[in-house]
Amino acid sequence: MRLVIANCSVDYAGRLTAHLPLAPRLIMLKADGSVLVHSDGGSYKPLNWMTPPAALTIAEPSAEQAEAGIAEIWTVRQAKTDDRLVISVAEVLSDTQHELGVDPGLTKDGVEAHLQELLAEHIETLGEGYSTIRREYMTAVGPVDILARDARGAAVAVEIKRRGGVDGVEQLTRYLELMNRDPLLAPVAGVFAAQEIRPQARTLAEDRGIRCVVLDYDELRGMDDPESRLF
Amino acid sequence: MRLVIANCSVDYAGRLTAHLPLAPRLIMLKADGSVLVHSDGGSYKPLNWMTPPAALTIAEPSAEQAEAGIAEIWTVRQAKTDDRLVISVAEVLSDTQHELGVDPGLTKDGVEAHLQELLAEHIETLGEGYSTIRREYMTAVGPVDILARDARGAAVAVEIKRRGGVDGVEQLTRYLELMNRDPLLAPVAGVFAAQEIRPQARTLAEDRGIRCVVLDYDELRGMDDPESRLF
DNA sequence: CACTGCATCTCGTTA
DNA sequence: TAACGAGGTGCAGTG
Repeated sequence: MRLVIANCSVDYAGRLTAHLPLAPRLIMLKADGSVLVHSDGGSYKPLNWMTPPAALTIAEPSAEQAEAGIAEIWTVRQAKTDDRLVISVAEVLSDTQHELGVDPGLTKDGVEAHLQELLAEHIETLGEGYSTIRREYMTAVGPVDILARDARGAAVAVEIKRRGGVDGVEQLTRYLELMNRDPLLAPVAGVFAAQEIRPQARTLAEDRGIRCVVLDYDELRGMDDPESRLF
Repeated sequence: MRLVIANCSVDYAGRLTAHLPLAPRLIMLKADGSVLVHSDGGSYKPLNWMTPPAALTIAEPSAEQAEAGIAEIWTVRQAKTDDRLVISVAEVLSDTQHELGVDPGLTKDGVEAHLQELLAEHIETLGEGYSTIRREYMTAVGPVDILARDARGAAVAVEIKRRGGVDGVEQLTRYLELMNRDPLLAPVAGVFAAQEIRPQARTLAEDRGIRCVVLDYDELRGMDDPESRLF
């Protein structure tokens, strides 16, 4: 990894065009050819960047550019899409190189998959007498998160989201529409389960006869493992 | 901005938990308190990060951690959400500080807004005799990208996307449903226009009587300016 | 302030 | 490989 602190201006041309005026910034050049231009604020998204695979070429500035104080023109080309990032370097303030090697990678725990697993195991959270038929029940328009049965044996399709928005309701609606055409399953009720349900989504769901359930992740995890780990 | 190259392991606890085993990485500490942990590959997303506002505290390792070769424990706390990032530093390979100042910021040009502008100007692309009524036509459920009229004077709602997926079709469907209840507008036809339309989206749209149109950005731009700029 | 919709989204999984 | 959905999404615009 090469880290350059430089006074530079940047132009990107690809899916859009973008321009950054002359200012001091960090230019990060990674081993796979990707380039990130960061300022000293904002969150993780760079001001400008190039995705790998990419290649850097360095050229002399034109007379006019040299006049304006530009010392070098760095052009980063995307190998496949021909997008390009042009960095006009006025002054290099620091330039260092470090060997990091390949990263062993990230292990995650949590999120929707875990919520789904927990709810499937404790489906009675939705009501007395509920039972799970199966997770990821396939339909022609995609997998239903959980297919369950209520106390009377009727089918219930459950869509799980961390944050429940209108698109989640639309998704469940598509599943229900299709499943209710199947005489072996119909009638299928719908449950929209999320850690947080937005007002518009709730309104839309209830208007369509879909029940909304707010999930408590910690509570579900507690049921799973009474000795819930504290951080 | 402080740049640290260190052999470290990282743990994040917040909306999920994640762990990175010991390896050399770049730790970027920005002026607003945000922290990014990057490896030497991948695109712009860090392996782990903390969004601003955040604060860093440094602590001594426990006896057990010291035994394992950890020299310092860096804890980054999010001010609002209480999420935390714990960086266990084994060895600092480089540690530099740079004053960058506030960035003048990015100017963008292109994307969906430009597509919308171009199509509104050349709405006859959709068919002989079409005319634009207005862009960003407001409805109770959001703005319709373009409201137009066909050759016979009937209303047409156009939804524009760069890449057309099912959610774009759902969005247009919601608009159409509402607009068709308005006796002054009804009947309103739908057009789903995108640079690229995905198969599932096309199927869904056509099933609902929505016409799909693939837009050629360069061609539209060419109509706008015959001397299309080359980069 | 919360909500919505776009993104040079990125990133994983699956058909 | 392409397509699809989720994201610790980030981010700008709007009511």
